[in-house]
Amino acid sequence: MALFARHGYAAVSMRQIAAATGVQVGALYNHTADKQSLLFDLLSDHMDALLAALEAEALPDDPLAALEAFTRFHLRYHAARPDAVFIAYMELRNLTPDNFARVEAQRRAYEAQLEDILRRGSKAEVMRFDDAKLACLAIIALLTGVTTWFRADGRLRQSEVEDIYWSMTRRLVSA
Amino acid sequence: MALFARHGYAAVSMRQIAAATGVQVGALYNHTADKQSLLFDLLSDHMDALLAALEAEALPDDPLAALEAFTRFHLRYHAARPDAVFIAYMELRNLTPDNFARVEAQRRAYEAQLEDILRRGSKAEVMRFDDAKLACLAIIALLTGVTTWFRADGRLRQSEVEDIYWSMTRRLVSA
DNA sequence: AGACTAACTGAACAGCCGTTCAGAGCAAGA
DNA sequence: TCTTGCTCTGAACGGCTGTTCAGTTAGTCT
Repeated sequence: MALFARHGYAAVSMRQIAAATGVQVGALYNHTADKQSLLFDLLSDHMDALLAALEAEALPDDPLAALEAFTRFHLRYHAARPDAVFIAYMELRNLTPDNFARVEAQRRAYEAQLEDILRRGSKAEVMRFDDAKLACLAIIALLTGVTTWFRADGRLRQSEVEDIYWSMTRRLVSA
Repeated sequence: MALFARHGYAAVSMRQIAAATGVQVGALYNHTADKQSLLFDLLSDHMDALLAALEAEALPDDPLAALEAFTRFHLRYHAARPDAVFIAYMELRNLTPDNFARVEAQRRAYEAQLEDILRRGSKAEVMRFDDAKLACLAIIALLTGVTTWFRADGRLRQSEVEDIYWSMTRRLVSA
């Protein structure tokens, strides 16, 4: 995962992976069918874990409270897994069409949860936006962008970043 | 550019590029020093053109009007060049450290223009946010995310997307 | 007409690619 | 103690990699 995140799937050889794990290249094939499966398993497992973690979060019924919980969860979960997130967004095109479709479906399932919150918030008139789908994509892009610059030892602590981004997200859809 | 955008820098061979341009592989080296220069020139030229186009835009003095102009410019410019944008965001890690630093500097120069608008808006009290730098990065992430899904023949026309995203951007920093 | 320049071809270079496989080592179960 | 089942090594496979270069072609200037 670290190698794929750092250099990209196509630029990393099975021999590099073997060296990083301390075995010879042939031994890798006792654990994976091929290089493509390695990438797919990485992405698919990441999305499974993300969805499971969101389920475990038990979002509140109140739409605004749910949006805050989702926002903070997303930031926290993604900040803790920069490599996995990076791969999940960068290496989709290196999946075979079949594998891409499966990971894409997982990603849509995650986004659907946010869109549902937004639609409920709009219905309850505690949120306002022109287009629920675009607001959903905008928020995801906004929040995920954090992973490109956030460093645990940077200017801002994790909790400060969470607060600031929740503040921006709230305004983005404020009624 | 199309090949790099579709398959990624590392996954495209000089022979593929040669075939796509209708020459033999050796002929490419009359036009580029090596494969790395090909990528760097693509990214650097893109950033140059982006900065030049923004200069030509002549943003208004009024901060809010400038933010709207910037927002619409960014969306319009990026929507028209999906391949170049995709490469500019995905292939940075495939640049040598020297080349990366140069492209990164160009990117920062672009972002600095947005940050300046935000700071002026905050000073004039027509905008509000917790952190200018983060608001800047958030808006860039928000707007650039459009390129991942926008299609000219999709549900929404370009002008509709512009309006909706300007509406969201305005709210994001509303006083 | 002849010289010069630029672009192209086709072949070659050394080296790396993903993957396979025979054989070795070793721990667990009969 | 013997066998079974993993996991490993080390070498090999055909094929592709970026890059170079001698030789050909074609257009431009004197």
